[in-house]
Amino acid sequence: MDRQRTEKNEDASALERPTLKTLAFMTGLGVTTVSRALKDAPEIGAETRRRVQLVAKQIGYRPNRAGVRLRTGKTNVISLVLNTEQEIMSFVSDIIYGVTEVIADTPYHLIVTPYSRSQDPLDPVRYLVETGSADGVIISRTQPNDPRARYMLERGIPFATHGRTDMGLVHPYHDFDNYAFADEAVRCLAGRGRGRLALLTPPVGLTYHSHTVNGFVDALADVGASEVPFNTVSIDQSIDQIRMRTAQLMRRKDRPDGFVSSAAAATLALVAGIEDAGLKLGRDVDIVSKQSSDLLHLFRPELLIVNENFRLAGSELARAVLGWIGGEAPGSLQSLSKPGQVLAYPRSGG
Amino acid sequence: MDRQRTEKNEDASALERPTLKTLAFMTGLGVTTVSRALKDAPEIGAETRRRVQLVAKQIGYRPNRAGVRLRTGKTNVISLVLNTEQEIMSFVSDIIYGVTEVIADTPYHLIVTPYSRSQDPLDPVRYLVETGSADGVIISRTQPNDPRARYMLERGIPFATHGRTDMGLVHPYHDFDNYAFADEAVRCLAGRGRGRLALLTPPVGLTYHSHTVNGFVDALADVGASEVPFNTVSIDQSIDQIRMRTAQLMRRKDRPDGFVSSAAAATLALVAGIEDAGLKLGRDVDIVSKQSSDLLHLFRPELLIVNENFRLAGSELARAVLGWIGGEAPGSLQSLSKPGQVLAYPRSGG
DNA sequence: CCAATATACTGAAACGTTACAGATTGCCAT
DNA sequence: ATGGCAATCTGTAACGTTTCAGTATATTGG
Repeated sequence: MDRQRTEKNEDASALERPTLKTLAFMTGLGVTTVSRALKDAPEIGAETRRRVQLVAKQIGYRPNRAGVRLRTGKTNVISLVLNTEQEIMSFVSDIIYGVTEVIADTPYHLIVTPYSRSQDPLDPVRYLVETGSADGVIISRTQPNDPRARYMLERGIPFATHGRTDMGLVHPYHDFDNYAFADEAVRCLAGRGRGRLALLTPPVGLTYHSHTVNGFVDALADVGASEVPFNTVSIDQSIDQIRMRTAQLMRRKDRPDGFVSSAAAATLALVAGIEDAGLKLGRDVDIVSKQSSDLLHLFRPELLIVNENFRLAGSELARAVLGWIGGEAPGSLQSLSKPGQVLAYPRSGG
Repeated sequence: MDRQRTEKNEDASALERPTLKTLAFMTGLGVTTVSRALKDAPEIGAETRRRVQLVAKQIGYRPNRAGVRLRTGKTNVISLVLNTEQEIMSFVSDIIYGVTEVIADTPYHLIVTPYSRSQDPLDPVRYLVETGSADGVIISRTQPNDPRARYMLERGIPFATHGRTDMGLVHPYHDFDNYAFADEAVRCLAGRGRGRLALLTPPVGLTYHSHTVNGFVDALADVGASEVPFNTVSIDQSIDQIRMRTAQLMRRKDRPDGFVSSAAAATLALVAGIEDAGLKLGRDVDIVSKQSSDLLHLFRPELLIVNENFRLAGSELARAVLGWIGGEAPGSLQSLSKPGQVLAYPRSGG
């Protein structure tokens, strides 16, 4: 009588997307009860709960994300923040797949938030936090003193970094052990009689730059090899830059007889530069290179290879962020991935 | 008196995120007026409009996405649907960057919706449409008769396909002219005296498979070259598969003296297989390969290369989807990217 | 001076959800 | 019978936005 009984769900129930109201009408319960029944609240009778959940499944009820988000502030979104110019190619696809693998059977969506070289890396993070666009954030290109990590810690938004920081602050991360990588690489080269080694470093300023450099120089000292400085380039440079600098270096008589390279694409340039100088890989010089996709051995079988799994990184980072959101201690959500053995392909004697 | 005057925005205005209510309080106007002033509605006085917009900018007002989405149904989300196993690596990163480039100064966010080999490709699309999770969708791995395109057309949700369909239905797409690519490739090989050609095809079933094959066979007929069947593999196969099959093929005496390859990674395998068989690139056989990242010439300078720009594809697809959302005619949002010239690196005489 | 009309603004309702503060029922101890 | 209490359910309000149906004020025409 008092309430007008043309409530839209009575007739069009099959056409419109079902809401809690639809379920309430169908079960004869109140909207509140339905809501609580669906999330297994304790004060709902066991049979009612089962009944509601059955009907919900039958008609394919899916909570409206906007409704939940507006009411609770929970976005059910994880954001992956990427540099659109300097990120390694395979890194992007693999890490995305790693992340999606983990969030696949959760209500989470993955959004990609880009920033360009010219921008302050803090910009996208600030945007995400200020607009409340994500429940958790994943960042890469982590620096020892990382303003983004500091900012998010201050604001209390869960995040995980690809690479560690060094600020005395605790937060989730996943990292590849680049110290161990460089160490192993040097020992491998030394084992092949190489004694004058150069390092093609990660981008200066990122944490894993110093990890790699430290592993390199420590191992050099330990095996009694010497370093040939190669500081004018890093894997962030263009292929042409690296190639040119390498060729320059290799034409000097104090040239290295071994390289450690931190990225596959840079290794292509390295090899090109070496060959530009008329030298031959495997004879005049050996290279140990990291790679993330399994293609480098096709390029030159003489290359010595260590694999870094970015898909795993993506999964670990996603797990870490979800863990933090779920209330786990940030300190318990840190993982370090150890490099495997250096792989030599034809196993030909040096 | 009647209304309790502790409205939260009066005191904490600087702390909480500003809403229309905050703006209304600050300007002394009603919420409705503020809302309309911000979107340049005609019935708002010019001065009021300016005043509201000024205050909004000053305090950094950003509309609450959940509020808008709940009220209007507009998500301001574009979804990129990707196969997590078969997508080309550089495709993923480049297309994402292309998309983000276009949506950067719009309110749109990009979400990545994955599906795996085992899943029906329609699943993720159905999910997006049923849950209303995106205003527009971008799909790849397009088929001549594509159920996803058909489904989205039925449901009236804007989308764009990477690659064309062939269903007599009109929708936005971006495609690379693979017919022209194969045609050019064949002519280039013929120009180098190669007369027995094999094609490493795109995945069977995708539209660009037949485009490529057609371009290939038409050009073969035209230049009077013959085809060496190589149907047991496609670029979707594993590197090892392709390498093995290629080696098998190249050990036969009716082996090809030229290849056209539809993807860079596959080309690496192709070359490896050729060399496994003891043959030499440039001498015994030439290869024209597509690539999307600029690295193939470092691999073997003898490779003949045609570039396909996935970043451009991403931008075009994003533009197309946004255009459709914005009311433009789907038929006007189709673009075809022509291959550039075949690039030969050292320009050494064959 | 009145009515009609244009201009500039406003409150209430609704989108779908959850939290809060009840309301109803049955049961038990007193 | 009565009060107390647990178990189970419910209505209302609120999140921030836009739309609808107005209201107030000034302006115009007669």
